[in-house]
Amino acid sequence: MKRTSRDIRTANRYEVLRQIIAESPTSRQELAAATGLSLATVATLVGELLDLGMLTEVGFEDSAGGRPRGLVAVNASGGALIGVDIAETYVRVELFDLALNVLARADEDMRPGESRPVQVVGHVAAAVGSVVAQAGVEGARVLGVGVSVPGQVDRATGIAEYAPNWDWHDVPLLDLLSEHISYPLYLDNPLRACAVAELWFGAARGRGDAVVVNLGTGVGAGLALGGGLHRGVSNSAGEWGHTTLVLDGRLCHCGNHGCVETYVGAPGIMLNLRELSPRSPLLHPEDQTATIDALARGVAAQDPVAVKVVRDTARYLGAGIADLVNLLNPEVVVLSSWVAAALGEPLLEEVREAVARHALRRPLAATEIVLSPIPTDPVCLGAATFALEGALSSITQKAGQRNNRRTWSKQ
Amino acid sequence: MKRTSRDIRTANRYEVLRQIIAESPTSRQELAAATGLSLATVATLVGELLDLGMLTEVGFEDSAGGRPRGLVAVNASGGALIGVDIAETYVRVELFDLALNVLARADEDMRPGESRPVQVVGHVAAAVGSVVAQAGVEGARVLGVGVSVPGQVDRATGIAEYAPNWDWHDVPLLDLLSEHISYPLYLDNPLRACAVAELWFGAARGRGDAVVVNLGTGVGAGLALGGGLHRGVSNSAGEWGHTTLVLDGRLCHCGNHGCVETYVGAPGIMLNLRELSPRSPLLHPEDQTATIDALARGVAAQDPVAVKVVRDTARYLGAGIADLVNLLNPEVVVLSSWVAAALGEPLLEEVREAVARHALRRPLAATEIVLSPIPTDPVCLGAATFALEGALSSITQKAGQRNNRRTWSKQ
DNA sequence: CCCTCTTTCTACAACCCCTTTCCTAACCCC
DNA sequence: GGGGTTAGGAAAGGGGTTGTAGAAAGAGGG
Repeated sequence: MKRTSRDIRTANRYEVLRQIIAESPTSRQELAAATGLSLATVATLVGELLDLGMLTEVGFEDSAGGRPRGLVAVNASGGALIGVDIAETYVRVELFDLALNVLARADEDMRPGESRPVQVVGHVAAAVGSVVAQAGVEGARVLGVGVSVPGQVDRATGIAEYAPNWDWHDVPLLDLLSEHISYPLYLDNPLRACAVAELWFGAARGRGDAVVVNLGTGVGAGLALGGGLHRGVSNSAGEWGHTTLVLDGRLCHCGNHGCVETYVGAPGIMLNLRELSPRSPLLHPEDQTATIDALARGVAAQDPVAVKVVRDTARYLGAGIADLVNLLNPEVVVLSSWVAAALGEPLLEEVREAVARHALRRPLAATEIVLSPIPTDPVCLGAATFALEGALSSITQKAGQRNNRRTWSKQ
Repeated sequence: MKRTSRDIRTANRYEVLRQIIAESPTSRQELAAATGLSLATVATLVGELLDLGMLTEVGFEDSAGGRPRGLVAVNASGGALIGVDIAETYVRVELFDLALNVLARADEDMRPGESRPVQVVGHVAAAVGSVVAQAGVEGARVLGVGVSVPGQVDRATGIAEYAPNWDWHDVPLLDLLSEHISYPLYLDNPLRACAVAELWFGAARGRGDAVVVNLGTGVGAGLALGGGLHRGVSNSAGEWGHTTLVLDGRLCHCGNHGCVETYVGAPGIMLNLRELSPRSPLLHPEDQTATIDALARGVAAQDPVAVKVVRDTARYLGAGIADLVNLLNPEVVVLSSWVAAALGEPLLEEVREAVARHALRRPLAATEIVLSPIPTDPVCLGAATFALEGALSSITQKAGQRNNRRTWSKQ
């Protein structure tokens, strides 16, 4: 709400680092052109990041007559970021270098009984310890740990106010975690993690308004409006999954009828399949992943049942996405999460057609619908991105003496 | 997208003037407390506005021992703003003083045939001339004219890209108008006009995220997110009226089925009534306004049919608004426009209940649903507000010599 | 009536941010 | 090695906000 000139600096820092990560190595000139900032500003920001060890100078561009451009790149080993994805049945932790490559990964399965906060915290602490050990980085290099937990969180206090799967109410998760983990911690939910991942590294990069549609067991939408996340007043914006798609439709676990999630979430898709063909061999009653994968293979093999199920699902999804397009008029809609990844292009095609049938012409013409280009787990990546943002925004203009960069500047 | 320190200044200027208009007269101290700005900043901003003649010093507060606080108030006669509401069947123009009181009004009816751009422009020019003459203000005092036209507009170029009622495509409305009107012109659509009116003078004032639901013949939502309007990439965000509420439901003139508008727009409400009681005396088949008014009177008289129709309508409306609450998690939802004004409290009550049934508990708890507190035509007011914003953002630090304010400062 | 106390408000300096401008550095080519 | 050309650093400048010292303006007591 309250904007200060420092926010401008932070936003520019984000912008520059984003660009460098996307295109590394690159020159200051290119950065200035890409970000629209002046050369001087880019130079100071780059200098700052060089001093912090987040960038390195990696040589010079060939020149055709003038002084060659110095090239900078992310100093991958200049720090590490950890992303934690707490889900209903597992905890996944990934450790990234500064170029956001995965250096180590640890998965911990959680049995249905193990949902008490201390147990979950234990799993997280163990996995975090494991990735740090695996990657062999010194603790000092870990810039922060981003934690994604389902449900509603209060980022300021670090409290998980409500988690739908387990019966969590106002769990002070950050406090509990900080007893085991000494790195800076950042808490948010998977919806926003995916959105921020797209914003930095995915299809929403450089776009003003984007909607990241999350298709998993649950369904939601991350709203990236005006270049930043829209959180809403109590940080619970994006609950698109519980938007009414069919009045008096299928019963949802949230208590309502006809929620989007009941038609296009993984269990909803399974129900679509069962309604169409109750004894289909594609159906693995107890296994969402297997069913979705079977569907994907079925579509590839032109199995008529699979094709029809995907088409039906896309029809629902298209109607829901059309609502988002009409309401928010975004530049891009990104389909993310494992169901979208599994069903891929065939789903995308059908969704595009369905959206085109439902959305108004003008907003539709301005928005593009794409699959997420992020190859790894977007939640871990997004969580790590929160840590990166945190590290970047806590930089405080430390009396700008530029370190001994000059000593080895020419190789 | 690109933020500069000047934007901060402009935003602060808005904030301060908003506060003064809301509470006039007031002191610099109160302003600083209310806006969170430092005293120094408030003082310079107030000084600026005093120099421009938009404020006046109006005396002093009684003090209990110290120097008394100087009081400032809007200088109502320091300028005039004009708001133009172009609708399907009429053009309404209002002239406001700087305290946003209506000084003059002109209505022009347009017959169905008269929808060519030049004809509409003629009506607008005539009405603008009329209000200026009525109010007897000198032309120099008119700070700007805001124009609201239905459909999609491009504010930068001043082109009405598409108006659904008439067959307008890419009409250079601003250029046409500027041939008749020499004041600064600002173009946008009624949805955003209502939203900005609520943001400055209504229920959204001081709120971070608000949704202004417009219930008229057409239906839409103005999105005030993060303290400013969300426009979307092609300035067409807010088309909530064509969001799907009932899959395969009523046919909408947009070509789809089951749009929100077909259930809660005035024609939709008439249909709700007709379906319930085809020969109801409440129904005036050719007159929306009369029917809605009859319904309102019916509810007041506890007519069971009227009550039922309002309840049914509220049920649809509640489901639609619940979607907005879940998706955007706003601080407040404002019901605006003539249908909301006519049905008033009874509708509000039913809507609140219906939303509570559909929305998720957490976002619901954080949002308030209210009727618009704006007593006059919100579209004209909002259009005038665009002109006010325009005037405020074009202020440019003119070598700060403070004028002869001192000469009469103490009465 | 004058002095002191209190509070407001202005002017000014300090600071942060971005940009423009100037100038040196670094390379190619001749 | 010198001229042409481009990169990048340093300084100056403009826009903003804020803290602070001191003038301004009143209340109240002696």
